[in-house]
Amino acid sequence: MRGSAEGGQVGSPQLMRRLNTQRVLDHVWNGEPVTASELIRETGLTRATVLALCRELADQGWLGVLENSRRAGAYTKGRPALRYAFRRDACHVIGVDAGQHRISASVADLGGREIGQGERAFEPGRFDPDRQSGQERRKEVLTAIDAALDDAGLTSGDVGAVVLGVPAPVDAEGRSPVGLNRFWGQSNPDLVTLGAERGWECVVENDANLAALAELDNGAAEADSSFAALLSGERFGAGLVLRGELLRQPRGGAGELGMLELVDGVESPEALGHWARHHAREALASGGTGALAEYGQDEVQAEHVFGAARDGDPLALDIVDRLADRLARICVVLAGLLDLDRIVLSGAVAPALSGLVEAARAKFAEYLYAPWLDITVSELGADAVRTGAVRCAVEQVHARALQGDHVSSLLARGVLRA
Amino acid sequence: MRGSAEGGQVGSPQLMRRLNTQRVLDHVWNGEPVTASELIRETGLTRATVLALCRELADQGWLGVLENSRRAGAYTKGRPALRYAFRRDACHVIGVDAGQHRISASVADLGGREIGQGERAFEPGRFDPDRQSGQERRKEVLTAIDAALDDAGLTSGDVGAVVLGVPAPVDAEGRSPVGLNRFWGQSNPDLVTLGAERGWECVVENDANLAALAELDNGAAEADSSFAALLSGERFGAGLVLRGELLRQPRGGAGELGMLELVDGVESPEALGHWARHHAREALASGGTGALAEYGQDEVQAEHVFGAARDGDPLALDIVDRLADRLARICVVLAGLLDLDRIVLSGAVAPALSGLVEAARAKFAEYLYAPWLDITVSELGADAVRTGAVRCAVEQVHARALQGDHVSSLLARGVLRA
DNA sequence: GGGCCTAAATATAGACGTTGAATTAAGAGA
DNA sequence: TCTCTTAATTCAACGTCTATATTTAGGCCC
Repeated sequence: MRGSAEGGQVGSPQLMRRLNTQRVLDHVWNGEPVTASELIRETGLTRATVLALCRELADQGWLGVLENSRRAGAYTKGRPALRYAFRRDACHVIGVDAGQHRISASVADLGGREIGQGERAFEPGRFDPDRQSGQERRKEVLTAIDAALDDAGLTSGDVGAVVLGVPAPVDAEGRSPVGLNRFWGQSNPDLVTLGAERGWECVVENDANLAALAELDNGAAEADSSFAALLSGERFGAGLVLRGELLRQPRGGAGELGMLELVDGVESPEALGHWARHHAREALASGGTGALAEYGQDEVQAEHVFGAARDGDPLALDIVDRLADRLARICVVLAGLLDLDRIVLSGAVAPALSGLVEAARAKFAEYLYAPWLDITVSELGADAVRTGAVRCAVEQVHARALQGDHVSSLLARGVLRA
Repeated sequence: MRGSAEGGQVGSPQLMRRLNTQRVLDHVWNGEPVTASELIRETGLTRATVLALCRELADQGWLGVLENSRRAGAYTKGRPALRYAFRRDACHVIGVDAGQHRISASVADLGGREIGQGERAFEPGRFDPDRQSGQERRKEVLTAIDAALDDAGLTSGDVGAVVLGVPAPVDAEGRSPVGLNRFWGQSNPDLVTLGAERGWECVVENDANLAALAELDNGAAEADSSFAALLSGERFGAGLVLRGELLRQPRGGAGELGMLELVDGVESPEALGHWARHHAREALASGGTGALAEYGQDEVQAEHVFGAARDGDPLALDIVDRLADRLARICVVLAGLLDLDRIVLSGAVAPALSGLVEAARAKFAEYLYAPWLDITVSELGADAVRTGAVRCAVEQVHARALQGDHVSSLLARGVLRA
């Protein structure tokens, strides 16, 4: 009965082994192929140990062994080293941006490379949450996922984890509050239970949080730095990354911006699109002229404003200036309180906003002394949330990689710390 | 040369041993005496192992062995168990609240029990930072510390760690920005270097952060919960505890409230005392009457306002109401953005503010739906910062307890994670 | 093609800490 | 004094890592 029962072994050499396995896995995870010598250098372990660990990970399917050693360029003397490569295709993940007007799903490998897409879009323009029941929405999400799987040529069984991003706060159990805001419950009709139907590990997460994860992965910010991903959809939402770690609160309310109602010159958590439209209509109603007048007071949209501003239309420029002030004030609140290094403006409209951000930077400096703060536009455009969902799903797989191993249960029991 | 060089041993059984030692130490740290059986239950280790670890910790001086086993009450059959008790007197720490008007130092044991005090106070009323040079201030701090040591009957050599709380942001190196705010540089004239003169481990920390640590230790909040300690001195400062951990940013700006200038109905980071005075003088200047009029427009102080409000004076009550609104708005910003469980109002005046907080609670509910939020007054009164400094110093000792051991260097090298 | 060189992989012995079971110890009650 | 119960101690077995010695794999040179 020695070394078998899974309750025991708390402090035994076996545990050491698992810790080292995890360490090596972490090192190679989604990295370039490595030789044992490199791992020896990085982990401080002995050659014999490292090789044993690599063999173990290879047996488990996480590592592939590349016999063709002696990488190009590296000068070569002595016996060529084996090279171990992380197997990005060990399993696949699904990331979904389940927005209000559009659900887009993608299948990706463990390196985050998309290999399949699926999409469901609803009528553009105004969205009436009451027109879509929870059941319908769940079906739409599944349809998008299935389309993505189909596109990738994979099946349910290849899926290691699913992450769904929704425009609502999400608590630790994956649920969103109902009743407070009719959009919230509608956005997340118990989507966590959706994975169970297919036997998937399923996580629901707030969209701004996922956008933040995407930026984190994108290397926009240095490790250990702090930033906010400000997602400008219908309403603003922020994903807060503090010291390299996404802040997730049990109730899911971190980064909610309802409090902007109390901020001078901001007045509401409505996002840039809303205000661009609002200011344009207001201006046209009171006799404003210029490029925007072409669209008519009731038809003018946010994109028209940003387009006209790029072309130098004075009215549009004035509106952009007012939006920049709003944005700057939001940045002051976030960066001032949390001492951020960076604020990334994200969302579908983001790519069109470089001028706005530039103006916001200047205004920010008037309100707060924080010359280190970088206000930038996300490079990810409309894909930010989905990209973040994929990254989050990969993390899920990573975290569970050695599950069934003993460490995991020890971590769960708090025997080991983090 | 086996098992000796300190570079090696990365993944060996020796490391396992150190991890387990740390685990047992964490369990007993500042807790009640325990028997080996209890540790066996809590750690999952074997009796033989636990006893070996306890013996080791006892040899190192962290644990004392209480032969008088068979604790009162516990019914007793069989051989009485040895009991091991954490030695709170293994060494002592110094916590200092280096405020603008008052420097108070205390010597405490590792249980946080104060056993010596020292204090330096400057003229009450207006404080002119230019009147005190950095050198003078350093001397004052040392004087307070020496007085506390003297009071405790201890000497320099008994000191395991020193923590100094200052009313200024403090960066990772213990320094405060100079130039931006004349009070900041003045409050922290390179106090980190002060420990070196006496051979002490010395840490400088922001006062609100220390107040937050004090609340954390005080058990006011459950482990893993999130709260802000709102320190109301000359200006507001907040210590942010997120998921049970104090947020410390490299530049030290977390919890700085300069951004309150942009919050509607708050307008500045000046704290309650300032505004109480301000409103009272304003009211008296425009002919206000009542209890406050006795003091005269130029003499009336914040305490007068709070006192009069307790006695039901209408003018004072009106002022308190306005302060409560301000406080409520600040709470909305903090709790709304970070999804806090609790906000603790701290500082010397806090004990007098229970009425104000009650009013603030009601107003808060008008601004934000967050019925779970607890707005309370600290029980620690004027001692919060010093208490937090002591706690922080104890943590320093705890973190370094097994230093010289191999784990520490491994943690430093990133071989182990947190 | 055979020797030489280098660096990687493998094999083997040694050390250490943990487990788990057997043994001894310390009190309380009959 | 004997028995009962629970703790502490002892010891062999085991697993993992380290450290050293040995083998292997490929260039390079003659």
